[in-house]
Amino acid sequence: MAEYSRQVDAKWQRRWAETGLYSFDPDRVDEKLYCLSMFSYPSGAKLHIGHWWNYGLTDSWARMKRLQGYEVFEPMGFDAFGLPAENYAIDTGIHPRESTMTNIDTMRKQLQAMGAMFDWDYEVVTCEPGYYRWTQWLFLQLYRAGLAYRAKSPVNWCPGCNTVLANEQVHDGSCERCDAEVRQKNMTQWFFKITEYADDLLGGLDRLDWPEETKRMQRNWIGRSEGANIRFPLVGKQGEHIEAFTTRADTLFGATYLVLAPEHPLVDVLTTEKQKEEVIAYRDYAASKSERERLATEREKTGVFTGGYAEHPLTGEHLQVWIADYVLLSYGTGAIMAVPGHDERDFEFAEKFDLPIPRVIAAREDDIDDSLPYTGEGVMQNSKEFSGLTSSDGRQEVVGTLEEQGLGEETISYRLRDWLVSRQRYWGAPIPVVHCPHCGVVPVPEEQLPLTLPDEVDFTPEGTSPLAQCEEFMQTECPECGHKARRDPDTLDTFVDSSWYFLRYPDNRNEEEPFDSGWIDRMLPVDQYVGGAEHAVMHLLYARFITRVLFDLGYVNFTEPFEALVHQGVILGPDGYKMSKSRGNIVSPDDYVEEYGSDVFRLYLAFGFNYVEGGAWDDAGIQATRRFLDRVERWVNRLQTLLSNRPGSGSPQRSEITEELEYYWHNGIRKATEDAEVFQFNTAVARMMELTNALYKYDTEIPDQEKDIQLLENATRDLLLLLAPFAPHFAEEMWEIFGGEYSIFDQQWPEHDPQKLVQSEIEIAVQVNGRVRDTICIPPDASEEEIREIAESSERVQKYLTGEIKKTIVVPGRLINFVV
RNA sequence: GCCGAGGUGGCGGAAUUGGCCUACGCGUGCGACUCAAAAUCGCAUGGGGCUUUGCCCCUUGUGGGUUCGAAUCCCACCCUCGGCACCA
Repeated sequence: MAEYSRQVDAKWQRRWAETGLYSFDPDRVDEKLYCLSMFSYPSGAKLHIGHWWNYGLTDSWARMKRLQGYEVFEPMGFDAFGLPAENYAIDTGIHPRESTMTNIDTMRKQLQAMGAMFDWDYEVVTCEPGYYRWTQWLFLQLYRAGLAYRAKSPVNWCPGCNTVLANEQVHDGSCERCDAEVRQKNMTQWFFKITEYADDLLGGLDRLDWPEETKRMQRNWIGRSEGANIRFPLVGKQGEHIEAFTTRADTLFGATYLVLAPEHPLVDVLTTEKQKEEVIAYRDYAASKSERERLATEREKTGVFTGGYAEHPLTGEHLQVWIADYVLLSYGTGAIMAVPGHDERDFEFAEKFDLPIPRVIAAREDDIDDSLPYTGEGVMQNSKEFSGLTSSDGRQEVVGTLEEQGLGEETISYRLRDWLVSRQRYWGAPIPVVHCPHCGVVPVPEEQLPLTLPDEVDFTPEGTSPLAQCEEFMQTECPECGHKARRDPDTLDTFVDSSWYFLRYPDNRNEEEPFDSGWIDRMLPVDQYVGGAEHAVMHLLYARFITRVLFDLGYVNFTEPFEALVHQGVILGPDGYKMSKSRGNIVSPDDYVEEYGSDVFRLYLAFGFNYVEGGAWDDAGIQATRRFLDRVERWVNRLQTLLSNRPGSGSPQRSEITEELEYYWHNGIRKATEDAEVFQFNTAVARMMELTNALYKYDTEIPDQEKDIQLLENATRDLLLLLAPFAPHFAEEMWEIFGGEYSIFDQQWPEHDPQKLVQSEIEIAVQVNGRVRDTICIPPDASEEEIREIAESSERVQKYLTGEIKKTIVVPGRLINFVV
């Protein structure tokens, strides 16, 4: 009986390794297909279901591509720097390098046991000097190109631990370790100028074969908006002005006050002696709020008057200048003109603080409710000579007038901010610059890379980046003037590591350069990228940005790194919630793999869920796939018996059952191929089950001497090929029993015969007023007239055909609908 | 709060994108095989009702709308999930 087991996995994994079956052949680069799963972060020691879900099924897709003739490049590696290893070290004293490397060893073994086609010769580990050397190189390229700069920026500061906190270490405004209230503190940080690429990144999206919702998220994240910067001269401060960005210059005459972000530099200039105390207190209050809190629109508005005034650029009116935390320094100019009549937040604010709320826009059509605040477009009023203009004309006219007077101009603003890449942490790639008292910031010469991360470092939080305490690391000489200088104590965001790893895979051993451009241009872009939707914006945007920079610098000849993208869903716990230790609903793959073998587990993941949506784990389902593989195995053995007892002279009889089998055979090939192509693995497997059922049915219903053994052999052969990507070890084993030549993965993917899908009769529904009343069988080529006749003659239909037929709708191959 | 996705039988999930709701599988029931059970093979199976060879009504989170026809499109609401720039 059932033979497939863990031992079969081991047998074929050994054979594959011995024969180098999955080694990428560079000579066939013209047929290459670069199939990439997002590499894994070695935080836990073991693979979880999510890994199997991502890697196992992407491997199935890649195996199909191999069978279709592609030279598949399927590498794997580890995103090995990052916060969890450092936190673990703080708690346990185990060095991040040690814990990370141990985890990687375990995970690599487990990934091998999965039986995927990963070619480990191309492995990449981001925390190894051989890799981060080139991450540092990348930093230097951006620096030279003027795309890396230093600026002050607020960070989460825990006064208790004396350290910078990640957002996830802040709970309800307090530090997760010591409970102290977290403050926003300005620190000098390195940035990459991703905003310079905002329009390119936006434009590049259109062409990509990515999920529309992901593109939409990226577009929203970039948040391009066209508008104007308008200058409001400060009253009594000659030459100084507030610059405010607005998309609604047509509402300028409705601006009754201005609001600055509390951190805005002009606040000090504007604040009067009388208001000083209040302003300082409010700034302090704002520093305790996170950005997300500040942006919550439902929160009650807060703010204080600075005591200062600015002039309206067109009326000369004096406008109060306030500060409020709903205005962010990081967006636009950090200042807004408040138009309470036509903006929800300004309206709320003005009501609360009793500021005037004039109307300057009226709806154009009467039936629209334009009670204030009216945020729609319309016709300008109470706007001097601009009154009567439409919003869109008005915007142009107003900005034009301002421009003539030097008080404003058209501007495009982005929600996207520059990428903050420095981290005050140990476990990352050191930033390769030197701070020299004479020369300032000096890049480390490329030939001195890698700038190695020292091992002997005390990484418990001490108020600075851990590396700052390591004199051995910090002390250096200026590469330019040779005087004593200090190194930069910060490390790079791990997103920098992962924003170019796909470029390193194909040339991972290169010690001269990050990659050979000529080679990489042939290997990339990635043909299919698969990874979680949680990376829809940040990782995927950063990787696109870096690729474009390298394109502009002449290192690669493509602008987009990932041609096609699929997000796998999430497998939830049996209770329908996300698996987590705290919920205690974690399902570990190990026990299942041990009991059933890798293929049963992989096949269940393929069959039991929608790949893009994921779903709750269900124990019962895995039995079903076990049973299915057993059923296939019994059939393969049964076929061997039939073959050895092949009746000498008996000639095969054609029948309905034969036609049915042929239909399921070829329909199975067609649909399984189409569905697997677009990652619809569950329906692909369903078609294989149907083919298996049809083989059983044929076997039970047709007497042995009348069986078409050739037909059975061909259909079975194709079934095994279809199944191979999803149950690779099992399929090799069956292929061997079947008498096929090693390896099944060197065979050709089957093709369907359209002839076999033509049916002599098709069934369509007959509706009356849109309700199904009967079904009829018609020849596939029947004319509308014929269909109508057959349908009308049905007794069941006639019952409902009372009165005159007003209309008849025929959907070919589907239904006919009478409207009475 | 903002951006994005989702909600279909007892269960996992299908549905050619506006055209027979529930493919395939699980579970359940019945039958065959068996001394018996398991395994296996086959058949049936959305819910309710009736005058039960058959017929009628209802059904895709909730409520409304558009249409000959809606799981699919529109409006409002409820719930779940992903992201929100220092988790990766």
